[in-house]
This record gives sequence, structure tokens and C-alpha cells, in this order.
Amino acid sequence: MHFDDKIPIYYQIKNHIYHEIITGTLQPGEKLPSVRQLAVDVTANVNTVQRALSEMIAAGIIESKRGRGNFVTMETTKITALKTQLVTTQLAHVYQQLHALNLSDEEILVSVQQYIEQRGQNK
Amino acid sequence: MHFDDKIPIYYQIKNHIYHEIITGTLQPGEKLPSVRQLAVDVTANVNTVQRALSEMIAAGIIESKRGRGNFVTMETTKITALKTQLVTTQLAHVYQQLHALNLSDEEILVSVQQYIEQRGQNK
DNA sequence: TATAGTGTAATAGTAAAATATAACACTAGG
DNA sequence: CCTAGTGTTATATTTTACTATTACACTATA
Repeated sequence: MHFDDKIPIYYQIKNHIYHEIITGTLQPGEKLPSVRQLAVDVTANVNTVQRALSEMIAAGIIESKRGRGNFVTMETTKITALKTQLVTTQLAHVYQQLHALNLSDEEILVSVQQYIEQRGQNK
Repeated sequence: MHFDDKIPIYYQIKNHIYHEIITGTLQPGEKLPSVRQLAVDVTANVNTVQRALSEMIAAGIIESKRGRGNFVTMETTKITALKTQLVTTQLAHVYQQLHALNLSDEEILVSVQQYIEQRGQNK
């Protein structure tokens, strides 16, 4: 797995798994790979994976069953809530950043639109 | 200055000064505060500030004159190029993230629009 | 020419993340 | 009951960013 060296690995692992849950790669109730297997998958240490998992367990997205494995929550409301939370975080961040670069609300919207259009052409 | 503990301080300082240059708080050719003063301003160490400055110097945005101070480049083309580069980076990042959350191009655009609208109301 | 202000760099120490490794606790299945 | 597979935890070590401190190099000016 590719890591951004400006962000803690455990944090990136957490985000990675969250994405898999939200996109349905990991279904509600599904068992995750074992922590040892996950460590191999993402090329990180077991303790680092465990730290990521611990936060997801604390957030109620993952349920841990000792001796059996880690499972995605069956409460789909939690998952949709997670998605909106992540989306909002992203929007707030980019808005704040572009605003700090002196772009008006209108300019922000247009720049997003243009980025998407231009991106469609280069494909 | 407020720091995000998930991102290196020197990196945040660099971004902070870039923003000041782009918004015109720091004009082309203008002298920056001394490294020691900057360290006080942003509540960080001189070496950390210096690391941020070094990268900006390497990027050609800041010119360093030993014994005199650090100065914003007079080449305004470099500054406008920097702005577009920073904006594009932000757009690419948020697009990639939202796309990874399974949002279509259309949904991304709408969500940005809604975020801005809703934000206007809460003010 | 002396001095204050500037950038630059080196050293040593601290803190946090990540690693390697091992051990412990529990579960399921043969 | 034993064993393999699971989560959990602990220890020691390494790495990196950051800090504190000091020293050096250069510039302007009183």
C-alpha cells in the first residue's frame, strides 16, 4: 500500500478501511482479514494496524470478537452516517483551503466544475 | 499559530506563508520577518521555520539574502503559477477522496454546491 | 570599526510513530 | 483435549520531526 509520509500510517489505514466499508468492498457484518493478514496486505506492523482498528472499534464501525475476528457493523445507519461525515470533512477542508487562497464561493464552485470537465477530456 | 498534529509543522508553516504571499498579505519583493521573529510568531523553533523557508527558497518563491533577510520573489508569474498549483492540488485531492467514497462527478459538484449554500445560511 | 540584526548550520536532547518480536487470552474444529 | 487461528498487549529499538542552544557568516549603519 502506498503511504503519504506526511500523515501517520495508522491514520491512513483507518481511512483506507473506511473507504472499503463505504464503497461496499466490505459489506455490513462481513469479517475483516485477520490483523496479521491486514498487516501483510498494507505492509505495516500488526501494532500499527491494531491502532487503526482500535479507533474504528471505538467509533462503533468495527466490532471486535476476541478469538473470532473483526467484523463490520451491521448497523447500516452508522455506515451512512460515517460516509456523510467523511464527505463533509473533505468539503470543509477544501473550502477552507481555497477560501484561504482568496477564492470566492462562486470561484470555488466554478473551479470544481472546470476541474471535473477538464478531467473528463483527458481520459 | 494552530497546528494540525497529523501534518509536520514545517509543512504547515510553508503553506501558511504561501497563503500570505498569494493573498497579498506579503507583497512581491517584500521582506519577510526575520527567521527568529517568524519562529516567535508561529510559536515554533528557528530550525523548523528555516526548514520551511528552505523549501520555499528551493521553489524560487523566496529569495534569501544573507545578512539582510528573506524576500518574496518579484517575479509575479511565479506567484500566480504557485496559486494555480495549490488550487489544482486541492481540487485533485478532494476529487480523488470523494470519488473514492463512490460519489459521481455530478454528486461531487452538487455536494460542493450544497455545502456552500448551507454554509451561507449558518452565518 | 564596532555592533546589532540578519541567514545558516551544527549539536544534543525529547517525543511520537512505527517496527520487530514475543507473549497472553479466547474460539472453533478436529 | 489439543491445536490452529484469532484479537490483545507489552517490551525494546529505530526513525523522524521538533526543540533548545550555540556558534558562525554576512550586512548595514551608527
